[in-house]
Amino acid sequence: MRPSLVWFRQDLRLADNPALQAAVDRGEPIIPIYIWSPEEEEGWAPGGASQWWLHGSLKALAADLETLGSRLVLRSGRALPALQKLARQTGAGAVFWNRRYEPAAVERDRQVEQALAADGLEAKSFKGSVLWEPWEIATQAGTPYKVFTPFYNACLRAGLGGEPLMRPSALPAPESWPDSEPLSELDLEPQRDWTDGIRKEWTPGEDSARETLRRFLRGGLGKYSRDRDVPSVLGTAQVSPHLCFGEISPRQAWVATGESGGEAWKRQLVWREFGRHLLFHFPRTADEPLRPEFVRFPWKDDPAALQLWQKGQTGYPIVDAGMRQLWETGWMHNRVRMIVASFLVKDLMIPWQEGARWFWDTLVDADLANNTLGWQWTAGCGADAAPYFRVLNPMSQGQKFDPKGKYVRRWVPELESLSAKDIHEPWNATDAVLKRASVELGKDYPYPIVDHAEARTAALDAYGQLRGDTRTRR
DNA sequence: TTTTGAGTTGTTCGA
DNA sequence: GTCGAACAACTCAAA
Repeated sequence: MRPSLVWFRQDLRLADNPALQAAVDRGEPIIPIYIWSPEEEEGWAPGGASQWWLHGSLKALAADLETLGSRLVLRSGRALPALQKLARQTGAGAVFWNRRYEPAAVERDRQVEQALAADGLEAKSFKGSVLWEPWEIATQAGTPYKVFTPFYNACLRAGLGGEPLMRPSALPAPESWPDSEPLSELDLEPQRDWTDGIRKEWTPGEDSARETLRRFLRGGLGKYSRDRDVPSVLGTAQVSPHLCFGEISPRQAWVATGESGGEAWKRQLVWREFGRHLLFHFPRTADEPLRPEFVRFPWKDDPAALQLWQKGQTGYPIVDAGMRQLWETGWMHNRVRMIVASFLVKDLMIPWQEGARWFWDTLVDADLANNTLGWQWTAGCGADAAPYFRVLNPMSQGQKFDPKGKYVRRWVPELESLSAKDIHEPWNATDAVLKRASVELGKDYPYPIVDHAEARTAALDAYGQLRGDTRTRR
């Protein structure tokens, strides 16, 4: 008997898992493995919130495997030596995994595949984390897409390759199990426990993922295109962290909405695909702007302002509400992500990379491809970038998407007693109103750290300058 | 090769 | 208060 190793990574589920299915089909005993290798992520090792989620997700996966008479074997360190050691220890004949598309993972996986094959193992990877591999979608010229809508259309034309796979009903166990490191020794849980707010909000694991998706489809899908822009309503699926860790597959998410309908939802799923497409074909963009002229953009180095943004103390209520929701729950509503990102990049002119780093460390759904696409889009330096003159106004965005101030009240409780009219711009409220609401600006809640109108003009100047430079250079 | 139509998510200004 | 235009070309993708 030569067991199959199934190497779990960002596919922490049993249903619709092609690598696992291949092992089942091979008919030999199966040894599920997870290897914690943060040192192989080239500066993008999972952040604190992601690690917390990973801990819970691994625990859930291990428990789930046990119900099938199997186990999850944990190891840490570099993946290749860990896999080689496991292969020797178990006499394995095959190693299967589902592909990842981040540049560091692509390169590492290539080396792993070669080395394992050279060792005489059957080393195979599968499409399990995307609907379309980055190289499956191309323009007629054979180049990668850089604009969303034609990419989306090309995806629809390509169609889905088949239905989701069933969850295996049993996994044959090996005669003896290799050692596993205890989960606690991976040190994924923080030393000082700050996870109270996150724990209240989220339950990692495949069961929870399925339940979240089911609840959303039952209640939300019909209203999705309307409610997804209202931060105080749970109009979004909140399925992103589950998708991020592969507790459900994009194919399951896609198929669940049925043949027709759910267009807005499917578009969002294709955005996720577009992010992978771009990061795969432009592998440096996690750290560098896709449009090279942006290297010369006059970004500001302002650690004090950055910190106020991070802590939700900018004096702009909708921005602060979002940043506090992020800090407390590891998540932020998508509309608010755009608002806080625009504020950091355009009002404060702080590099988008700083925002991307903060999101990376604090989001439970931190995903390198999505994060990169979103931040470069906001900054105007990426694919399909927002026009440079599109500077989100935190007051009007607040009025428009949180008209009653419900969202702000939830996350910025010191402004609780202000009316819907004043809550998005407390500095314009009269002294009497502020007094009645027990708000003393500068003490209970900060004055705005920049004047939006001035900041907007300055940002437009800087972007205009860049454009001028580009023109003269040509 | 050249041409053509189009491009996630806005804001401000002035009539 | 409401509405349309301006904002700025540029690049992409397909015909």
